[in-house]
Amino acid sequence: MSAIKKTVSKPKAEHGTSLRTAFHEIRELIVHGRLSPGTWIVEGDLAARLGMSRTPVRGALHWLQREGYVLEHKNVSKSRMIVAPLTKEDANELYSIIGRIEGLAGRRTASLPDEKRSEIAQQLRNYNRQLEEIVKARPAKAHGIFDLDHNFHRSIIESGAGPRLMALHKAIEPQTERYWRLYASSIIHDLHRSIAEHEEIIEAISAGDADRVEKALQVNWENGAERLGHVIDVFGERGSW
Amino acid sequence: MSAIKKTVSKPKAEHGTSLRTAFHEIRELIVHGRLSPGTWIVEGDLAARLGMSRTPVRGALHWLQREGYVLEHKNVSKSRMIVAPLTKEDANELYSIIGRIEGLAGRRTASLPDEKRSEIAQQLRNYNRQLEEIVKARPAKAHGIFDLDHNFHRSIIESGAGPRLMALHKAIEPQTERYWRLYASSIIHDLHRSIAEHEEIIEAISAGDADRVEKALQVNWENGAERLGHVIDVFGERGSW
DNA sequence: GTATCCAATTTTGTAGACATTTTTAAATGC
DNA sequence: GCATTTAAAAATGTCTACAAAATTGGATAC
Repeated sequence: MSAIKKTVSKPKAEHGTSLRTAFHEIRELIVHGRLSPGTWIVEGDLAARLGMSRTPVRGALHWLQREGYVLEHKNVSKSRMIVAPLTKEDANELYSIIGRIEGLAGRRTASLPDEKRSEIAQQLRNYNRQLEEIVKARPAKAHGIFDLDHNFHRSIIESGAGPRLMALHKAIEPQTERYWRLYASSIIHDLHRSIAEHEEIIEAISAGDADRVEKALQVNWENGAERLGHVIDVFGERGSW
Repeated sequence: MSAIKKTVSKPKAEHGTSLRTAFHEIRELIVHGRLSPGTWIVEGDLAARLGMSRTPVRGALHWLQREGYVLEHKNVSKSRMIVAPLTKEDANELYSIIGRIEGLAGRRTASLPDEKRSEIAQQLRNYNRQLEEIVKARPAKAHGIFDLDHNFHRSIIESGAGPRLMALHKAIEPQTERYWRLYASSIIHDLHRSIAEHEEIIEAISAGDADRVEKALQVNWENGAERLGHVIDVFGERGSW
């Protein structure tokens, strides 16, 4: 109980931004591969790298674990964390899960009133048309594709899914970006197929046929996994690089 | 008890147990309704209640959020958390999601070699038989039912799902317990229907028909949601009690 | 009586310290 | 040279302190 309680200066970012920052930064590091799949994660290192204390880093890691970017070996607590590896099997599982989730959402989208449905269909057609243009314009540049495809699917979710399904999709779907970034240039080659599958989705929505929409979405993701698997076979799994 | 406790006050549980404890305790509080749906959660209160600091409580809340027991208003960080409410709509969404997830796992279970499949089928039949016995023996006591049903479904998942799907199921399925506990006594009445649906699942697995297994599991959950919805209609949503 | 602004309280976010466990490396014995 | 034990280092789990927000309640003006 000294008289002088020297307040060690706290640089202080802006309060309430560190966790957010940590989450996004670390996620970025993982998605862009600067943190290789399989790497051991050390809280302290990341904290130093991001210029903050371990507290928000730890929180961010929990979040990233929740989203599947980071894995632990044991269960709750005792976290010995690693960057989630990218494997063909995981891609298969990931894609089929998303297929079901979106299928479920699409089912409800298909049950909306006609007016809403045609509105959405138009929106989707718009995205798909832009994708087509990219395909036509060779050399196709990869950058916009991911976002367009992302938007296409997000539109369906947002119109059909309830809060729980939406949250689930929001947590899982972004993980495809890691695979996308790794194999993008090779995937573009098959883009026209995905576009064709999108057409079927759009038509099914227009028709208001729930079963057909669900099936079409599942197929789109299932085929996407297949296409991706093919590329992985050729280039090998990127456990680290 | 010691005479000279020069320690600077570090009660110290056992190191590495607090987070686990907090997670389970809080989850228990929520599942048993001692933390009512919709209640505002205050880290400090819980910490005091559990006799630990806010740090592990905060971590546990992140986990519980991941599992869906707790909701936030904003996104990452800025957690203003509440206990997730129990509504008919949420139950519907929850159940249909689980139906898809299990369906996906069941699909792969159905693709296992004959030997494995009949092994699993036997295990499932065993669980289902125990459920039947409970139905017959009136008054049916609620306690064992949830666990049996739980085991039934878990067997399917564990035999068919990959790590990702397994983790997802493990995170989502336990949430049904909240609805179960709320409306258990009323659900028991319809138990025989669920048992019949289980038979279909078992047969489909025995036959190795992936589509049929997937469908049967979806139907089981879909119908479960319907049965639950009926009860909720009668007794009202328990936003708090 | 109502609305608005300001102060006090509560609650969350972050940092840093410390304890314990795990890992790594070295040293010793055989 | 290999294995085992032991000491040092690193990493994680938890606690406490403090700062920044957010909320609440009251006082004042109209």
